[in-house]
Amino acid sequence: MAADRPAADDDEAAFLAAYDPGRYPRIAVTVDVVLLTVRHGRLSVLLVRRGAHPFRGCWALPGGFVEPDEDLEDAARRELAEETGVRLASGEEVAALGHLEQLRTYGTPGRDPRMRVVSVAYVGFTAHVEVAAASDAADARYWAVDDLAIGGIGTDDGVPLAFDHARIVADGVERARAKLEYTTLATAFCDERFTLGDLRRVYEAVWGEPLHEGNFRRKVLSTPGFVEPTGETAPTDGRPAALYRRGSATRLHPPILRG
Amino acid sequence: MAADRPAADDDEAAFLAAYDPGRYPRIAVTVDVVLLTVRHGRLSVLLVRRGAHPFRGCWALPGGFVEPDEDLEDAARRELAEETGVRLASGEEVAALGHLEQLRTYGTPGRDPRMRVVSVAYVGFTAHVEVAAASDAADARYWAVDDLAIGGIGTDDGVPLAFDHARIVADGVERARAKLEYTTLATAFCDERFTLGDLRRVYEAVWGEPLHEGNFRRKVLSTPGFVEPTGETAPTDGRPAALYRRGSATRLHPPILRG
DNA sequence: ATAATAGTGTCTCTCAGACAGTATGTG
DNA sequence: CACATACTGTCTGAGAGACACTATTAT
Repeated sequence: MAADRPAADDDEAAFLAAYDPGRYPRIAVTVDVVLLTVRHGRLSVLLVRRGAHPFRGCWALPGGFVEPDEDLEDAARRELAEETGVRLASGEEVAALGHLEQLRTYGTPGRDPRMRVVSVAYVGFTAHVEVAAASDAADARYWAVDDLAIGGIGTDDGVPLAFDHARIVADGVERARAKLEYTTLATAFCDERFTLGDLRRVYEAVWGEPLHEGNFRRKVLSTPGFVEPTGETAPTDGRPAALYRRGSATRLHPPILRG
Repeated sequence: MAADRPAADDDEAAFLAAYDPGRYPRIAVTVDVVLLTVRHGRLSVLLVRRGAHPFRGCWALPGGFVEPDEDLEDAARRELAEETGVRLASGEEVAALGHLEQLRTYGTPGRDPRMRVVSVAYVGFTAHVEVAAASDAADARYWAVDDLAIGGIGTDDGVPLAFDHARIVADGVERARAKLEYTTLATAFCDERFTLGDLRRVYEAVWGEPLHEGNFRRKVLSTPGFVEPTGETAPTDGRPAALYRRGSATRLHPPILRG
């Protein structure tokens, strides 16, 4: 990208050889992961219980320090796997199973009582993946987001989170709500094959409001590439439903708007 | 928010007193600012010419190291002012003059040849503000984004940028394009008082496509709180136009969609 | 007068919301 | 059978795109 820049001369090579990376402010860089899924019809987030100070015993987002030669998203995947046993597939597709994307960076002084920490948060969307009973993941579980003490989402008497993680979860939830409108992200919450009822319940769980079944069906099926029929059916509590898989589309034109 | 957490006991206080922030990976944290404006009908970004290695002589985004006790957005404002003389008003309003918001964080190893640098990028939207002839800002100027070598936006034979700043500018431009659809952000590019023609030319400059004048007017005026009439008029090349100011709305329901 | 831009009115087509009705499974 | 969910069809109103027309300035 900046390959043929003008000033890449011997002068610059000499400068770099002599460069001393010694003095710059000491700020730690971490990653945190907001892994969202829909369980039992409720939007839920994967949390770990802190075993060490500070906030010992509190629930927190999985996350940790970035390694010196590790890309940020790789660090997010690694910390998620280490602390919860959940491994997300790589890849850039929004609608792929286990999509992970950068959410926001939180760096207000004092957000970690130990030291100055800048945390790059990622948000992931996935079908329900069971938490592995890994040694390191003894205390990892999903929480329905409206059982948490998150301003504007959960009740104020819900479970409190460590650090500023309530704010981060709230931002992740808001990202999910917004992206359902104009992307095919909802399919990332579904298994590989799903019914239109499954897909609609994702929207209802994330938005927290019921959708009209008939109109939802018309909208989804009229958007090319949103879903593809498989020809199979799955039993339900009523008439069996056709099974679909994710289509190739990424964005919804026009969007599905909330009330 | 996490005020009444359970485990805030003497035990934790002792832990914090004894905590040694010594060992964690050495990663530098910087901020970069993509300040966008519309000049002469073209979407433009404020760049500074690098006087030091690496990339000496190249154009780059204003930015620099975050101070130990400085919030990230404050650092972005400070670096912008120091390097270009441009001072943005604070405040959270999307439509306020000089809106600044976090864009994305760039931390791929090797993006800075000197050392591992994680940069939190901010994107700002403002009416055209003249670059101060500050001592530190000798080489700061606006560049039309499609005169830059940015994949998908400018031509490949445009001006190359330092580091991965071409990517960052591209992401900032994409943010602007997207937010014009569903927010009142376009008014942030206008002076305090503006005509509907001014506002339409913002859309046209950012999206790079002409908009239908009559339909645009109908859409803007039918969205409550987008703009407010002032009763004044301003001369144009034709019939004088009514002047408006920003309304109180932040989001557009329904959005203005691109083709 | 012409050119240029501001501003208004109207037709049409698409599409979302609402709702009625049919189909196909289970207990 | 009732019940639940899947699926189809239709009416209607809001709104975007297209376009024609009028209004007000400068030259």
